[in-house]
Amino acid sequence: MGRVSPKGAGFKSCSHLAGFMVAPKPTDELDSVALETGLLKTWSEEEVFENSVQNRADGEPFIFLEGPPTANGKPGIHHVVARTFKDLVCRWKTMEGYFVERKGGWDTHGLPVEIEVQKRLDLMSNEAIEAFGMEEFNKECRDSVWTYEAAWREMTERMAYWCDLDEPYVTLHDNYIESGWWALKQMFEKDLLYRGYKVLPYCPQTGTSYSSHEVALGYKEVEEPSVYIKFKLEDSDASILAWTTTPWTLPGNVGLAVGPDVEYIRVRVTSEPENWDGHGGAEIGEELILAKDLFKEVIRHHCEEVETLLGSDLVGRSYEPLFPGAIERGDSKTAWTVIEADWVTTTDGTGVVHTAVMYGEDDYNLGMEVGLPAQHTVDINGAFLKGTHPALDGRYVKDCDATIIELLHDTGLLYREKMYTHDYPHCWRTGHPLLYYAMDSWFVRMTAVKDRLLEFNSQVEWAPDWVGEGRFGEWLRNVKDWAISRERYWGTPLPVWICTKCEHQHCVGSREELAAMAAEGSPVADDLHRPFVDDTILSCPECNSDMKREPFVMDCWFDSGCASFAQWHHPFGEEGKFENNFPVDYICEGVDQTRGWFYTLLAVSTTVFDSICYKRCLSLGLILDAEGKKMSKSKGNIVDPWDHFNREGADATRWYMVTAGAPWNPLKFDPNGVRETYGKMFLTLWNIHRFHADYAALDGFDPDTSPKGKETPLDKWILSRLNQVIAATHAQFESWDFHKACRGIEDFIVNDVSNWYVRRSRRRLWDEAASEDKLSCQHTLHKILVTVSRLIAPVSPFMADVIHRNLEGESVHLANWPEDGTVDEGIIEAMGLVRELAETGRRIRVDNDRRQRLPCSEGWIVSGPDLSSFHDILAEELNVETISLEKDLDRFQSEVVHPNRRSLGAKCRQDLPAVLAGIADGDSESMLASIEAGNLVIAGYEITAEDIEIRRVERVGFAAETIQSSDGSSVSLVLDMSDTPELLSKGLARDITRRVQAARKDLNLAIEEQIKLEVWTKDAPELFESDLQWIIDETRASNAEFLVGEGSGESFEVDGATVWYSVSAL
RNA sequence: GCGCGAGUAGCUUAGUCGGCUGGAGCACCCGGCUGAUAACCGGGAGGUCGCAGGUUCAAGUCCUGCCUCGCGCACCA
Repeated sequence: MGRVSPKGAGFKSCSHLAGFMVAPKPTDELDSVALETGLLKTWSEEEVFENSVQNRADGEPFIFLEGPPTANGKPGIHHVVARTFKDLVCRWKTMEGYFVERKGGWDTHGLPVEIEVQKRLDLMSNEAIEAFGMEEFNKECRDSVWTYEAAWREMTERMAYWCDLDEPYVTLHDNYIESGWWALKQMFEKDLLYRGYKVLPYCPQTGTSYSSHEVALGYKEVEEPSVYIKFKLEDSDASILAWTTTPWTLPGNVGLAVGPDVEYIRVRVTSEPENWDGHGGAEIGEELILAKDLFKEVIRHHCEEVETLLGSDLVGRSYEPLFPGAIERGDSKTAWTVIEADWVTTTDGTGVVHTAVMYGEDDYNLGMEVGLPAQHTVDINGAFLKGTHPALDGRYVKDCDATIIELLHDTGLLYREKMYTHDYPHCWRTGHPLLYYAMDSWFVRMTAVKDRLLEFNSQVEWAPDWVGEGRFGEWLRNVKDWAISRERYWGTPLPVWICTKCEHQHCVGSREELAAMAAEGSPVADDLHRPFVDDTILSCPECNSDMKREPFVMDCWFDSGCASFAQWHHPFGEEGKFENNFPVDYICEGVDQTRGWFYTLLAVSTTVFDSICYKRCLSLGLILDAEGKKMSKSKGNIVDPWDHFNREGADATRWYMVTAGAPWNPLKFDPNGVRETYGKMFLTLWNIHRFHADYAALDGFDPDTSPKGKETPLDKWILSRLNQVIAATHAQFESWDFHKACRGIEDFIVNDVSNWYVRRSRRRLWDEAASEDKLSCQHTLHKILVTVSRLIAPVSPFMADVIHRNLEGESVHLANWPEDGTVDEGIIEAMGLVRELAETGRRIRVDNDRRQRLPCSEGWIVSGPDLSSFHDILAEELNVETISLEKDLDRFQSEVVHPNRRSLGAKCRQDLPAVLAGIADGDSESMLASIEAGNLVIAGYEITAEDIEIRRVERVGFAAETIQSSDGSSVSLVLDMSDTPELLSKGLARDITRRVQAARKDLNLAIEEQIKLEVWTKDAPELFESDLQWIIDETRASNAEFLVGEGSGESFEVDGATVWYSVSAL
């Protein structure tokens, strides 16, 4: 035999070949971490990222917009997932020839930053912050923002997320803020910005209102007094009963809401109750009104019904205020009357909702709608305002429950009190109950542009589409005005100034405008943050008086919503930059951004530019732990991406994330899955590469100059498969099915290339001479590896590049996306069949108790397509001496008629079972004859050739099996099970060789090393001379002895024979 | 309460227009192959396709209801 494998000393001696430009270099065992970190250095030295972008500067732009993360939190595995999907699309598009710039970004404002600083400096209230000093506080915030920047940069670089981190956009930069101001001014001038109230969960201790997210952190179950209050109607003796769990809101009561279609009942108390808990009560003869459904639950007295009435009958009736003087009527016509509201239900309470405008969202909206007075009875510190009631003024509202109950009891207005258990939001920092409290706020009138939002949304290509139509669409259809201001310190200041005299409002749209409008002697803010802007006094364009800034900062979502233009400092920055990059082609973030960034981008672009902002949006599913639980710090189930970067590497981590499921489905992140991906995909790919590179290096193979050789059917097959994979990958990338594309590639690499093509080609490369066959194999392997590395480069950029560089001499990231070529479907089908037959052969051997190494003299293929070009492969796989075609089917098989249910079902419908039974009972041979003659009728239906399939079933007693192919045809394999002395000898020789090779491996012998071999056989078949020589050649036994009789050393048994063998190095 | 999504072997999953014996991988057991491989091949065991109805000749697939999980929205007067 020829040369074996080029490992060990042999391959070192040829390292001089590495000098060839494109001749592949031999490779080592895979160390993915070293491979990746080493490559990172190369990339940075060669500026591969910059070059990959600039090389396509003439190409059509593909515009990507990076959603800015906050760097005051540690990056986690979910960030790696998002960045993988961002990166892979950008890399793929770049390879397709698009010009894909990627500017990084940082979100740097907002409450989370403030909270971090507050915690660290123990500044748990607004007073504390102001005592500490706003300027100093904001400086702390500004620094805190970058706490984890280094960690982010390391993660970003290590995972190979290519993105310009050196010139990112940063929301705290004055240029960015200025663009935001400009945008807000556009809204202001379109009359889309206004000032109003918003009811928010508010903590008077910290002086902070909370987002719903933070509220969710602090729900606690509490037991509190709830009260039923009698509201005395003015035009009758009756009272309406209303219920509340927040007695402190009662002084603010200005209305009672009823459901217009709800049935109410008016009852008269007829006698005292039998027992009574707590305060309250009613006189005999007193009349009460409440929902009919709740009457039994609420009323504790014996009563008689006076009348039944609908809510609409009550609407407009006036009642006496509980706390006269606490609220001024002003010009309200509806104050202290019954109002209708369709959201009123009879699930609890009395079916009448006590309405305090400033302390409930529904209350506030209703109050605005019908014109109730919007006045506070509680100050910003949570204490009752002066003038509410002498017993309450100045006291913290939550301490007043008992007092209020007593006051109402004393005036006879309390019907009942009842302890009530419910979940109520508490401040997650101080543990105090939150108050729903109407806060002064600025709004963007999103309701005015709802139709445009919906229209633009329909133009966005969403992946998956149901997020766009469903979740996001639903959000837009229910769009509310955007409360855009926050009573905070660290953020983009709201650029609205109000005249202290005439109340004229002015929105500043640039630094220049700020300077031009500054009042004489006023400082002009140099830094656009608080407190500096607060000090800038403008001169009122209407009356020349001083204007003061509204003391708010903006919702930090507004900042990131401006990213598409503020990143370019539009309209003050480089001309054309924005226009050429808007709207963007692609954004990608977690699905939690639906109401966040996905929304604010569209909200801003709609209100400012009357345009969509992004054309395609990939919404990623949540990342869960391996058990499907949400990852959270408290559960301790956070996965640190570095665990994997440092073990399996970033390639495997990224590939796992992409192939584990559809990007929009929740990803159960399983560390074992990464391990599996590494072992299966990357080790295999690496070893294919190693196999090729080692021989190519040894042979001085050069893809450009080495002769092409002669393609074998095996080569043709794998190249057809390759083209198939290229086409499928492309189509699936286009349709966002990255997971399917990558699973397809992985299957190709592992199954087709490694486990079949390379396995079947191994001996082709052992040929020392530059045979046609070897050359073709090398060109084919080269083509496969280069193409595959390009296909996987967007997802796993490291190994792809190492392979590509070794084979092509240049980075894969500068290469073009592969184009597919012709696919020979026939050869693919044929090879599929060959592989199936090889597996079938092994099954036959198991069934017939014949070991694989013992050859069979003959195998027959019965029917099926022409596989003659693969007969050599098949013979080797099956370990048979010859393969023949058998035409005489009847020798091994009989034909059996099988129903085609699809065809028969359409024809026979409900009679199908009868027909099926008829076919099952019938004699196949005669049925076939009848079909041929066109006269087979079963259960009244004529059965034609389309209605059946003919399956071949092997006759009893043959070592054979039949496989059905998808088109209904069948192929059978028959093996000759007879033994001859020649076959027994060959089989035994193979068994011995196998054992000796294992022993060689155990001894760690180099391939070319010779051995001394001794073999003893007992009760064994005779070993022929040719087989003895074969053993000697295969095992490189320059000194071999074969003896009959009992021996010593290692032994094994095979088919009743015992073999001893001894192997030693020479 | 409303909306969206999911539920297939111990785990991860494929399953197209309703049709033929519901496929893979991991892990387990038996056997085999193997000097690129941490792989591979054959066999075994493991499935009430969440539950219950319905449509149909035929349902993992379509319809209805319910259960569980996740996400979002609303509510918590």
